[in-house]
Amino acid sequence: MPARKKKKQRAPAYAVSEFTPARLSIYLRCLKDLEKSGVKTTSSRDLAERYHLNAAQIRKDLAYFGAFGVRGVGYYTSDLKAHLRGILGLDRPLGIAIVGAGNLGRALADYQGFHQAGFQIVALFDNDPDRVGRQSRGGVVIRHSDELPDVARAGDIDVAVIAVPAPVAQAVVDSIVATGVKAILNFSPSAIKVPAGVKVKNVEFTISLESLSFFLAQGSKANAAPNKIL
Amino acid sequence: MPARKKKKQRAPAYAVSEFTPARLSIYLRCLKDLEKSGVKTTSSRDLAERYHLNAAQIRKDLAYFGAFGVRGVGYYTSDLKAHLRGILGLDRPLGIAIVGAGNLGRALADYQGFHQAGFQIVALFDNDPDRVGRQSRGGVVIRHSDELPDVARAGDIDVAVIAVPAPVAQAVVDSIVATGVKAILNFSPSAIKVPAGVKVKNVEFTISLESLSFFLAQGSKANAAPNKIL
DNA sequence: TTTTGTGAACTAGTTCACAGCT
DNA sequence: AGCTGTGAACTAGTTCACAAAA
Repeated sequence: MPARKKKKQRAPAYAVSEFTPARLSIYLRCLKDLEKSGVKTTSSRDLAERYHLNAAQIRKDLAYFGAFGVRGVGYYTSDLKAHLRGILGLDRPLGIAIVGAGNLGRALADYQGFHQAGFQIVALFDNDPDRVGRQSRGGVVIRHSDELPDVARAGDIDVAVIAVPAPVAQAVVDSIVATGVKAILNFSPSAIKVPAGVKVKNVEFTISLESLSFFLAQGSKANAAPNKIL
Repeated sequence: MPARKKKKQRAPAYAVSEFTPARLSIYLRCLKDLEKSGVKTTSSRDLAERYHLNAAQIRKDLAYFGAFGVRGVGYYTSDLKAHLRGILGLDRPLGIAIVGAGNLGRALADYQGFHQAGFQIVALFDNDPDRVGRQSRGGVVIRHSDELPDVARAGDIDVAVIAVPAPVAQAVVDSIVATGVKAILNFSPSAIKVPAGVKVKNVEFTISLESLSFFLAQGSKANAAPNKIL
């Protein structure tokens, strides 16, 4: 056997780009907008021009999941929208639990954007006895964190939102993962670890702000780069 | 002149990756943590192991801004931290104005993470007369949006945070950009447009949630991909 | 003719691996 | 010996450009 020198045998790879799901979400938002405006038919070019996207990328992103267009015509707005909802798993109710009922947690519980996008706030948890039993401005009752496993095991929690202080975030995440929750939206400024099979999305205000500060500080030096949507 | 067929003459390009500023922010967070633990010296390998980063990437990211290490030794914690603060422009006070005093805007005004990271909330604006004059839970007074230009022109606003409903976001952004603000943190679910030279970072809860939903829906099919920090 | 869907070409970003310094 | 800083190799992601379909 000829010893090939560290030739790398590759796994099949993920094919779909890390950013594709986020872009699909944007496309869906665009289609909702078009539908509201009464536009029955669109095309990758039309979408690209209206919303400052790239036509080829739209087609590539969609191509991974199927062929939803009609050559020479484009896409039927409501048809493509339905496909995207399916791909994104939004064609069924999604339950969200928020852990941490501080300012941020309560604001998130009342945030209308979640409801508008079809997500349901299932519960708001905190371990501070002074908070338990009270409710958010919008009327979401704060329950004790001890109840989380019961709610989770009832299968009502699809996504757990972490809105606790950074020092306790990892412990909270560990207990949530133990109940079988597979998706976490983390608002705490800490790099949490989860086992394979659990997906985490970090929403990092501080990092975003510091990146902006960087661009202010560096000025035109490092950055004539265009703003990206993501 | 030999007609070269669409040979592309390239601009110098941006050299530093789009994600580098965000990673620098993470490195800074790590260094703060190390300093608090009394660790005087570290290395790219040490940082990578402790915080699950990539040693080569840390060195590459830093290399763009200078040579801050000592060969054979590594980096002096407080020294590298100071350099990063300088690169990120955090060695001076940064003023933040929040526009939109709904649940989210008020929660952001009270969010301790901003203060901890050295940002100063300069003002909280809203155009609803019922809100103007009242204050957030944490005591930040809500001022009328009409006052924004005065505050901005006084030079107190480095970053404007957009926490208004999507339909009015673009109009609000336009007026802010007109006052000379160069950095915007956008929490509204809308693709806002700004002129070149203005930097926007979008914080999209809905997109993050829908991406999580995607991974739940697709299951192991499309995604054995590891969780990224960013 | 128009616009999709897609291989091929290209660009950006990451990781390797090692020369060079301490 | 150990670790940085960096060109080179590699991988991922984007855009081009065109054959195929309606």
